[in-house]
Amino acid sequence: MKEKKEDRRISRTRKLMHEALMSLIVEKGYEAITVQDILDRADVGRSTFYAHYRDKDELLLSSFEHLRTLFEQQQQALLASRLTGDDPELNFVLELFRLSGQHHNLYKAIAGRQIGEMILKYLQRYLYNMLFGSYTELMKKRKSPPVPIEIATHYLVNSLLSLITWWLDNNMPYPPEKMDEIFRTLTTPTIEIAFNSSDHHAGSATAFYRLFIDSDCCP
Amino acid sequence: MKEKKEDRRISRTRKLMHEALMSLIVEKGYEAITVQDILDRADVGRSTFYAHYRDKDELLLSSFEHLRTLFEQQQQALLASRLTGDDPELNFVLELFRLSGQHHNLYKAIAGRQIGEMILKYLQRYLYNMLFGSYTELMKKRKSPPVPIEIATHYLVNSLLSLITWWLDNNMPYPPEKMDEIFRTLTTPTIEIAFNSSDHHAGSATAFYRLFIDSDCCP
DNA sequence: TCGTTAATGAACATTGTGTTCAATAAAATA
DNA sequence: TATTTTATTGAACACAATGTTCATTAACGA
Repeated sequence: MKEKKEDRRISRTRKLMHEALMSLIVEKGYEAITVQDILDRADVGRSTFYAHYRDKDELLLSSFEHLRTLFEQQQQALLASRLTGDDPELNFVLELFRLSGQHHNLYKAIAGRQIGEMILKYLQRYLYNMLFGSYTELMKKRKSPPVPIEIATHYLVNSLLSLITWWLDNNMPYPPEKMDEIFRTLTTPTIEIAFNSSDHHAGSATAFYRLFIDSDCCP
Repeated sequence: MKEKKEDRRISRTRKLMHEALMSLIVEKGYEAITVQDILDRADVGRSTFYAHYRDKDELLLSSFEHLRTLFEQQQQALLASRLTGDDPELNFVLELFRLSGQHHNLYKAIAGRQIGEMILKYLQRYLYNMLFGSYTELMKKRKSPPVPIEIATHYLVNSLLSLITWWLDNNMPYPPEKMDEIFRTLTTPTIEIAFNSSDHHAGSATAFYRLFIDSDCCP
């Protein structure tokens, strides 16, 4: 299964640098970290660093790619367990709140900074493609929507992200379940209106939320 | 009216530096600008710069404060003209779209960068206080809301800002009037639900939007 | 006019970046 | 195991930008 063509020294060095970066981020925030800091912490030579990554940002992005892979694997596992009937329902939004809450120290370290925004943009694109790709066909049956689909999608993704960041910025004053409920309360009427054109099918929001779950699209 | 206690040299120097910064921002983007660039463009000595501002960021924030003052004065003027009956209605949201569109080159230069986020946060706080301060009393008459007020406020401010940034990022594919309409379409049902607790007064959204207009609160 | 205050600019210390290269160590491969 | 290949090392280097200092000069306000 595993494609093991990589020199063990490479994996080792990279792992060291990633770990160093992550622990430093939590300690002093991303922007304050110098390459030298990473070198000292990882106990790696200067030229070694530049042999692997062009700069600090590239290292971080690489770390982030890794995190995304982990998340996707977890989602796949959850989806699988749902199919076997162990889980009554997989709630993607709820899972996202839970995951964010677990990594809130990492979030605090990058929030408001250049790199935090990069990552947020990344996530945004990710969710956007996830939704947009899925329900354009769902929309084909409907008449012309009152709001352009790109905008409505962008709007919803942003709603979710803004709730998550608010929640993290304010040290998670409610449990994830409550936030999930709030998200639905706030977005359900909008979804009903924005995606249902003139004919008012009850429960179109439910169908919509399911897209968060069943989507296997990869951006 | 004017408190003119300031040395003319100071005003002159500051004006030169602000102008230099702004033109440089449009040319190459904020982050790429060095202090030396500003010095050259403004034709000002190095030590002079540091006598006025601690660093580049402080200069930009000072410029931004100035912009905010201008905007507030414009709003006041519009509000005044409305009272005299010249204007049928003042639409704050629409005005915001128009203003953003006018300065979209400035936006492009700061979008996605550290400083752009600072400014967006600033704007967010500004709008948040504007709304929150105003309608907490409007809410006192209502029963307990289905969604905490802070969250709903945050949500709506973010909705507006996300639509504006989407619009600017995509080179303004629709006129401001259309965007204003879209904003209302997307948010009206949410406002009705989130701010109206159990009793369903029709038109509570209208009352809400009016807050954008009549508010004279200053954060 | 005169005392006060701002602007000047060159010099300087400092910090961080990214590159180079020959020597060394540790893998992969046969 | 022996051999080849490849990664790591670290010191030295050039460079770019920051922020400070200070004696001199110029402009201001009263």
